[in-house]
Amino acid sequence: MLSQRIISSCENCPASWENFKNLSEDEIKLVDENRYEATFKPGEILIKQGSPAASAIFLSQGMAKAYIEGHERSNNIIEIVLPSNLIIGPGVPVDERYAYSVAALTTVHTCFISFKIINQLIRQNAEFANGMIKDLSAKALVAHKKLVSLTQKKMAGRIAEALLFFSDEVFKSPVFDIILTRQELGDYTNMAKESVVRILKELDSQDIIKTDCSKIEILNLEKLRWISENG
Amino acid sequence: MLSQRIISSCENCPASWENFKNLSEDEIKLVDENRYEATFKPGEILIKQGSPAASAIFLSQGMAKAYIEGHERSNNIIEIVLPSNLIIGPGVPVDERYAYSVAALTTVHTCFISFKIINQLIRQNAEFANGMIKDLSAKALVAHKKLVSLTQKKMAGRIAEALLFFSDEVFKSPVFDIILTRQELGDYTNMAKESVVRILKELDSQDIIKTDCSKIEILNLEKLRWISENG
DNA sequence: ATCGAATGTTGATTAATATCAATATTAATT
DNA sequence: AATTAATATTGATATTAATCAACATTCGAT
Repeated sequence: MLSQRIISSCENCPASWENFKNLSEDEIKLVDENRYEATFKPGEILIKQGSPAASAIFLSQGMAKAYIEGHERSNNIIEIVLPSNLIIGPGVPVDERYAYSVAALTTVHTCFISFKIINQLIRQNAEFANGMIKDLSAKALVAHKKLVSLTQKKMAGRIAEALLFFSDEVFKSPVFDIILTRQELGDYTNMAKESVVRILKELDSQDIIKTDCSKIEILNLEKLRWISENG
Repeated sequence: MLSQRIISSCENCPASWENFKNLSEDEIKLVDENRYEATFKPGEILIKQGSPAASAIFLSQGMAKAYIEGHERSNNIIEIVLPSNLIIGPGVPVDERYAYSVAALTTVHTCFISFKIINQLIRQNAEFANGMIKDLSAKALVAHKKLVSLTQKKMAGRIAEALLFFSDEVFKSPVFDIILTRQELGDYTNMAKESVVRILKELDSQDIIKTDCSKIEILNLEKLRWISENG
């Protein structure tokens, strides 16, 4: 973990959290003076499940995975974390502990801002508090959809959904280099890595996608969407 | 659905939402003047998935189930709703639609309070907004634990967890009348009703619980907890 | 009291998915 | 470049849980 200043200020930050727009000049200055930058290499851990939650973390660059550490190696990736997003585990404002771990997938630049500051801003700025409510609600909706997906879709549907997520939300392209290993893709869709391989192969043989190691190309978007919805 | 006033005022309400304690006298009066009571019979629907979310709902008496309506009859109960709790679907503050349905399990008395009022209070009272943040976070934590349970536990573990929830949180007794049908218990633990029957029978034959239709008695709490944790 | 619908139960069968084992491939490190 | 370690792939097998079918029971509504 390195600590060097890359972002000159919150105002100029290209990956600033949307909710910071609700802050006054003084308030944004407060944030700016109390933030700490850190850089993580792939695989390094930003947040450890169970540890006390002292700071809100934002990615300014890179990608990370939020995952639940289960018994032995049954890790379960619950979210891919992208820039401009507040990283705040479920329940943090209640019990001030992290319910999941977060690890860097790529090289990641981060800003740490103490929850003391965040809490102070919530109490003194209702519009900021409202923005926090919206953010938490959006996160709840994502978690809810994840739950629906896991309980109602079979393996092919979950893989299709994951591929569409990367294509639509992350890389915004039908061709992309999925950063996750097959094991991680399994952790993300809650299945064994062998099953991931088999289903990708199946989708490939049906000309719905083309796979070449980590490179994935979506050939038949319609069909993939259908599988995601109905699989 | 009946509409008669049972609760004289929010101040006297025995099932008032904790966060209302953060309101001033004027503010609580505003809530009180803008609330509508309604009574639902078992099976009646309080909230329909997909409908616009106009009001926050609180139970003053009774129990309800929040569930996702899937394809055909694959309903998935995501939460048992108890008094004193704000019913606000995940994502409501964002897209103002309900992501789940809520139906009464018993006769249920409710208060409806328009989100216009709630939103106004969030904007003018930072402490109330903070309470809302805590509430949403607590809900997120519950959803998170549900996800962990579904992804990491096998059927016996999930049933054990559900029984402990009813014993510990709802009825606060080792003997209770589980209000859910076997089908609903399956919807709650994400398994077929036949599997529910089989696992309850198995637990019964091992003298861990005693089942007599809807009546359930926990005989060996230690073992049940072990199954819930490690199953 | 009677009928029909929902609920509960049981066993047999099938489908979905994980696990195991073996091997190939790629990446990382000396 | 050689050696290890991680990752990917494939087939065979085992496990888990759903589905199907048959029937018993309970519950509501005539």
